[in-house]
Amino acid sequence: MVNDELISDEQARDVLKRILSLYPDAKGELHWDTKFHLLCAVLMSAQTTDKMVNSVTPKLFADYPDSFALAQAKINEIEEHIKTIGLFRSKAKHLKETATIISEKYDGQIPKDKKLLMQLPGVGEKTANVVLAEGFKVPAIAVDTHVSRISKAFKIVSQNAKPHDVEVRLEELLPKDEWIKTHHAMILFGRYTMPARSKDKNPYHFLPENK
DNA sequence: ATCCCGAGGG
DNA sequence: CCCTCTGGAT
Repeated sequence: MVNDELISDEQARDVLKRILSLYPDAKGELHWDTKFHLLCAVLMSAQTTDKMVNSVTPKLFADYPDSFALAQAKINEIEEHIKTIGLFRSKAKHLKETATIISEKYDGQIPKDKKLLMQLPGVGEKTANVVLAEGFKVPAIAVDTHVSRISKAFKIVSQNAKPHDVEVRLEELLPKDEWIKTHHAMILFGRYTMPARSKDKNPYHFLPENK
């Protein structure tokens, strides 16, 4: 595309380093205890704030402690638990179907494998990467609306880059041991410092000085 | 490309 | 009112 010049690798790494310097200890904000509940929480977080997910999970997880219990639940009961969050009908369906597969095929254990995770209903690349990173400490960069928006605003990737393109680009720019923490920092930078509604369109105005 | 989809903020 | 929220399936 014309008029879509990307910044250099060196400039991109500098931008990412400065974002990380703002949120050096950033962590995920979803509430969960077991890996199964992590998977459920991340699945429910699509197009919905963490805060809203956290408002429904305590009762949901108390009533359905594991995949075997959730697999037995009725769809309308799950919907009733989560109806205050967006996309609740499809999420309720996906939760039950995923719980059924986890309980029957994996004996209640969450597979530590991206391709297997992505075969679960309602689980795509972003959700799989969050489960791997948060649950298993496996280096991964989950690309969501914030990571995409910020990567495009700084022209680290082209404006028409798909989420997978963004993931590949960021992973080639950063050493593996910085993938997870940079991902977290980008989420918080996008949520609190440079939200989508920002009026200032120069993204560098949101960055701290590079010390 | 379109649909899903309530809550919160501006 | 409009836009956005850690997307995924069809």
